[in-house]
Amino acid sequence: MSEQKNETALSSDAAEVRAQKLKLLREKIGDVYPAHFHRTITNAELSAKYEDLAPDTETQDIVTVAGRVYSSRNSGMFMDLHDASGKIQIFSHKDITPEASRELLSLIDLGDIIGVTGAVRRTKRGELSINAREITMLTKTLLPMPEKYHGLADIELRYRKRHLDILTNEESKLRFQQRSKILSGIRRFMENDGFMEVETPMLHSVYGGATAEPFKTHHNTLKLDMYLRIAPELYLKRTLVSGLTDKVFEINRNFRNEGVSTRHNPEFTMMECYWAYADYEDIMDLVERLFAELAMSIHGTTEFAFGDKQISFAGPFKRVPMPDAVKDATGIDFLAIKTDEEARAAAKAAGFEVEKDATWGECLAFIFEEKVESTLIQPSHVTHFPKDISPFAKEVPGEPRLVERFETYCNAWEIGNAFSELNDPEEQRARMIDQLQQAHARGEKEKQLDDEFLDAIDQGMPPAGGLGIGVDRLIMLLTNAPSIRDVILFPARRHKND
RNA sequence: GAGAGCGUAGCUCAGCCGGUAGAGCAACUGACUUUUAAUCAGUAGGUCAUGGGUUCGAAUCCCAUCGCUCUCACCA
Repeated sequence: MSEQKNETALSSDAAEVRAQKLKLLREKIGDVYPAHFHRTITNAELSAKYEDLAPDTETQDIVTVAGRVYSSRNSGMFMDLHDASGKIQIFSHKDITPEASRELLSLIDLGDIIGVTGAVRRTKRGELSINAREITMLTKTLLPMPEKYHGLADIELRYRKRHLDILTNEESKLRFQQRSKILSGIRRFMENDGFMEVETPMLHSVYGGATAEPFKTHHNTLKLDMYLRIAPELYLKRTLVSGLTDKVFEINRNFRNEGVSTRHNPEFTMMECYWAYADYEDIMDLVERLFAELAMSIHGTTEFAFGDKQISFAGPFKRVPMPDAVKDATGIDFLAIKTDEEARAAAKAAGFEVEKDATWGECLAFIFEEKVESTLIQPSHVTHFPKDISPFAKEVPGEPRLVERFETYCNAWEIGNAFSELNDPEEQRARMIDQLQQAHARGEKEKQLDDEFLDAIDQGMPPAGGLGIGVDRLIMLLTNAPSIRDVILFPARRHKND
C-alpha cells in the first residue's frame, strides 16, 4: 500500500504538481477547460441577497457560482471562492457533496477556477456559504498564487505581473475599478454638459499642440515618417472650425518621449475639450464642477485624503494670477518690471539662476515653478500666464505680456491647463512661427509648421475656451496613488531578460 | 541623462563586520474534520539577479552588466 502511494505521490514542486494534476484531471474528467458554464449569481449579489440570513441557517435555494479558489481550510472542506465582485465560502462534506466532486477536491489547487452548485446557508460562525452538491473544474492553473496573507508586495512584480497584483491586492483592484469609474464619470459629465466626443488622429505627420519630444514611426505604404501625437489640440480646434459641434471633447492617449517618473508615463491619458463662445473663466467653473462631481462619485463627498493631506474638491477653487503669486512668495513685482534684462536681474538678485537669454515671461514662470508650485496643495487655478510661453492663448486686455490662461494645480501637480483660445489667424501664425524658430534653435530639426491647422484658423474658429486635463494624475489624487504606475494597468517597462 | 538604494525558495522576509543558506505561507505525505491567515507531525524546495575579481574560503568585500525603486533634470 505504501509502495503504491509512493508511485502516485506527486512532486513537491508547485508547477510540476499542477501539470501532473492537470494530466490526471484530463484522464478522469476529460475537458478541464470547458467552454460552457453558466453561473446563476455573482458573489456580491449573493452577499447582498442573503445579507439578513441568520447564522446557522440553511436555505433550500440552489445557486451556481464560479470563481477562483483563494484559500482552503480543513483539507478543502472549506474553500474561499473569489469572483471579480467578491467572495463566497464553499463547504464540501461527505453528507452533502457526492463522491465525484469530493474526488475533484484533492486535485484542486489554490488559484484554480471552479464552478460550484449548491444550497445557500450561513454557518454557525456567520460565514455565508454554499453546500457544494456539484463542483466543476473550469480552469486548471499551472502556476501557484502569490502568498495569501501579504499578497504580491514586490513593486517590480506588481507592475510586470499586474494580473497577480490585482488578483491578490484588494487596494490595487479597487483602484483600477475606480479608474474606470472616473473615466466614465468624466464622459458622463461632459456629455451631460452638451459636449460631443470625437476621435482625432494619433498618428501625425506634423506634431504640435505642446512642447515635447515625440515618438517617431513610419508608414510603409505612404512612405511617410509619422509621429505619435503629443497633443490632440490642433485637430480638436479644426473640429471646432467645422461647426460639427460647439462643444467638443476627446479622451485618449498622448505620447511624449520624455523622462519617466512617478508622475510621468510615456503614454498618458488626456481629456481635452473646446467650448465655443466660452472663455477661460467659464472653463474654470467647468473644472470645479467636474472635479467636485468626480470626488462625489468616488468618495461620496468632496473631501478626501491623499497620503497625509486632506484635499477638498469643494469649489470654488482659489484663483490667483501668476504675477501676484510670485510677488507674494518673493516680493518681486513682475508687473513693474519692463524689460527682459530687468527681469533676469531681479531673478538673479533673488537667487534664481535663469537662462542668459530668458525672457520676462520665462523668468516669471521659472520663479513660479521654483517658489509657488510646491505650495499649491489644495486645488487652485493659477491665471494670467506669460504670453511668451503660451502660443495658443489670447492676451489679457490691457496687459499684452499676459494671456487668458490658467493651470489647475493640486498636491503641487499640474492637473489642468486651459485658455481663452487664440483665434486671430494672423497672430496665431506669427506665434507659431516664433515657436518653430525657438524649437529649431533648441535643435528640434523635425518640428514643422502645421499649415493645415493655420489654414483652418484662417477659415475662422469661433472664440472658445479650451482645456486639457491630465487624467492619470487626477485619478492618482482621487485614488490616493503615490505613483502614476499605480493607476496605469500596464505601465511602460524595460524588457527583462532572465 | 545624473545621484542614492535595492535584487536571497513560487510568494513574504531573515541572514550581510567573509567560514558551505533559514523561517512563515504555498507545495508534497499523513493526522484531524464546521473552519476564518484552520490546527498538528513529517518531507521536499535555492547558480543568494548575471559576469568577473580579491581570498584558503564570497549571499556577505570590490568592479562591470541587467532590472527595479526614490530624488533631480526634460515633461503633463
